[in-house]
Amino acid sequence: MKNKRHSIKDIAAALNVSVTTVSFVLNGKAREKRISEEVTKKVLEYAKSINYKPNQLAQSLRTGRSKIIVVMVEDISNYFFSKLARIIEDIAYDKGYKVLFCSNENKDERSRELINLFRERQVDGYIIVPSPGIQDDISELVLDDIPVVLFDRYFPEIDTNYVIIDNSEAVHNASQHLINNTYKRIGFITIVSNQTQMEARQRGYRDAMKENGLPEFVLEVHFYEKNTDKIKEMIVDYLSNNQLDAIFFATNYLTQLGLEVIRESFPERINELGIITFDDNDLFKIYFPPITAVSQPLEEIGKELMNTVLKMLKSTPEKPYRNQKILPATLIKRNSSFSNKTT
Amino acid sequence: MKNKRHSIKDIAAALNVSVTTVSFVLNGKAREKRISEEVTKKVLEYAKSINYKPNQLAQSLRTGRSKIIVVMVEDISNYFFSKLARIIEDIAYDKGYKVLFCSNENKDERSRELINLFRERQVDGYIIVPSPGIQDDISELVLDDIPVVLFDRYFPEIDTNYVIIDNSEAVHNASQHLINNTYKRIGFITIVSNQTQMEARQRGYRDAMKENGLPEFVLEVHFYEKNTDKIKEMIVDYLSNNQLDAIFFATNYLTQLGLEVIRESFPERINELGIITFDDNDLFKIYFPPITAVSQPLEEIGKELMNTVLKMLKSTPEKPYRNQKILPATLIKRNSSFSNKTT
DNA sequence: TTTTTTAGCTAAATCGATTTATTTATATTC
DNA sequence: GAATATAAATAAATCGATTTAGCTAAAAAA
Repeated sequence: MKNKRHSIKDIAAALNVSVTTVSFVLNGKAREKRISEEVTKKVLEYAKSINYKPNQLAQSLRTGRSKIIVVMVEDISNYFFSKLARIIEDIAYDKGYKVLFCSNENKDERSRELINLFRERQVDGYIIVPSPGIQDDISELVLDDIPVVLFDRYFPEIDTNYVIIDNSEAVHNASQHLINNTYKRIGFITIVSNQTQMEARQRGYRDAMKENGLPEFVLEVHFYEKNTDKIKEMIVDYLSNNQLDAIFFATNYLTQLGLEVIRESFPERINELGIITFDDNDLFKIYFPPITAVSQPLEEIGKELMNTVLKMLKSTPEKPYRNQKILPATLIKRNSSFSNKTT
Repeated sequence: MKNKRHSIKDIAAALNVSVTTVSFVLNGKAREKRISEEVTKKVLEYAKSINYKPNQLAQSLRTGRSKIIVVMVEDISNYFFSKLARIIEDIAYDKGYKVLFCSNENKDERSRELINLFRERQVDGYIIVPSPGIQDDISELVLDDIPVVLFDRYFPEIDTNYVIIDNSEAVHNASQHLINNTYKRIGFITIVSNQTQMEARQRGYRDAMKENGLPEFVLEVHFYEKNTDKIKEMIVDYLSNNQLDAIFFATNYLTQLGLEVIRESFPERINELGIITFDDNDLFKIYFPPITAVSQPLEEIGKELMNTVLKMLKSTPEKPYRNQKILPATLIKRNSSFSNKTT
């Protein structure tokens, strides 16, 4: 029962009309192009009966539109990104778009390769978590009137659309929460980075400490890909040398490593330490002690991103759609059942 | 600096040769098609100088090959699938293929929509975690000589390639591990399902109990999408009514719910209970108490899947490539620092 | 010298759509 | 009855590649 694919030509041949007529009818232009009711009906019925589906490649080649949107994140296996991917995927399919996900590993080379790859496929729009050095590539897309929305971080120097959260505000609030709960020696573990989101988070922490006259303890680690041992060592040293009563992890993979370190080297401190992590994870709510987390509004971010891309697709170069959105994050407070304090 | 895209025609015009010649040269057929060294060099150099990239749509339309492989999983935001996605993505890009990820939510309707969608785009191959009722759709792909590899589960009734793990063996071993550690009343929480992988897991558990003359306590819950509260209630009842000293979770989202339940309703039992989960998660190793997990060999599965698809792509309908691989899972034993027993 | 080979290149068909420009027949207006 | 308008449909160009079949001129074989 090998049902080979039907083309518009097959329909035309079967009904003894021209491909032009078939195309007009199938694109809902029958009226406009004055195709008779009779022929219109005939074509529609026949197309339906053989379950005709247009070849999207041919269609895209001709129209220049592919109905595909690329979502390029740092790492699709990261909780934050994969959850968001699902949300974006759902919205996109609803609107008749398909989504291509890919990971750039925060490397410029990879980002560029991917962007080129997709340009060759005439992808309609891009949702990108940019690696540090691809400003020019992003600029180029913008210049070529290809819809791009950045998220998680952005380039202040170039005028692009983006959807981010108020990182410094979020960390500031969360730090204040720790302070309100009588923690006094609060550490901040982050990665070496000059990307907007990481700088903002650190700023939020430092400001909160200054305002409350508390000492600042910042540990900046290089994020050595696979070499997590090196990072763990640094965290061990850091925890040994400072008498911290609370720790703020600036990003979720650091939280993971940090918790591993605490578990392996300082199990006795786990219940005293106040811990806050940036980015929530379903498992944090079942962790002992539960981890308070700065949670990004995934649904909202996803909606805002898709909305922006779709509106950009509809806009013209003359009156481009502009949207630079900063969303608030929320602090999910979880109480430890062991500790007498609240994180 | 709007650099419009160059076509093969542009090259031909600029160098005063035919598009045919250009195409031959760019496809490395210069020698075979007896294009002179001189012309070959001229074309290659010019193509490079204008940074020519072929339009993949046109290419695919003509050749029928898209260099795209679809990976359809149940939920891309699930730890197991997203980790695997990354591995597959890396291998694919290495081999010059791109990967499209999508989630079918284990729903047949969605699976079908997605498969159709991709067939219209002439995708080269499919790696699929099939929802329960899409046997016929899979059969159709196979009949049409389109490479498909199933994984995680498969349809015993139809002859397809697949890569799975030995679920019953894995659960059997893990159960025996609990038994060896003197647990006697071991519960098994799973979902109502007649899919191969879930049946195999339950079989592994039941066999182990029988062999050791231990009682069986199986809880089968319906996986009501969003309504996790209902499942949690069932788990609460189950834990209240049976004097269990250990629990085996058959799948990782149940583990998550189960741990939530224990944390909320039976916090005092967390350290006595032996807990094993199917599917590991980075966070389980930092959980208190640490959770022993049946871990699927992600790297191997990913490699095997890609290998199979690639070999199928190279094979002909006359001598098709067959591969039905069953890989072993490993038990990652983690000791609790609280409990005197070992999970 | 004539015929056959071979080297080097290209015209044109093709993939499956969309879209512009044109044709043909009929109906309407002057 | 001739000129014009309209309805209904279509031929052909196009998107950007690949590929088959064929052409031309020079070299080799007869």
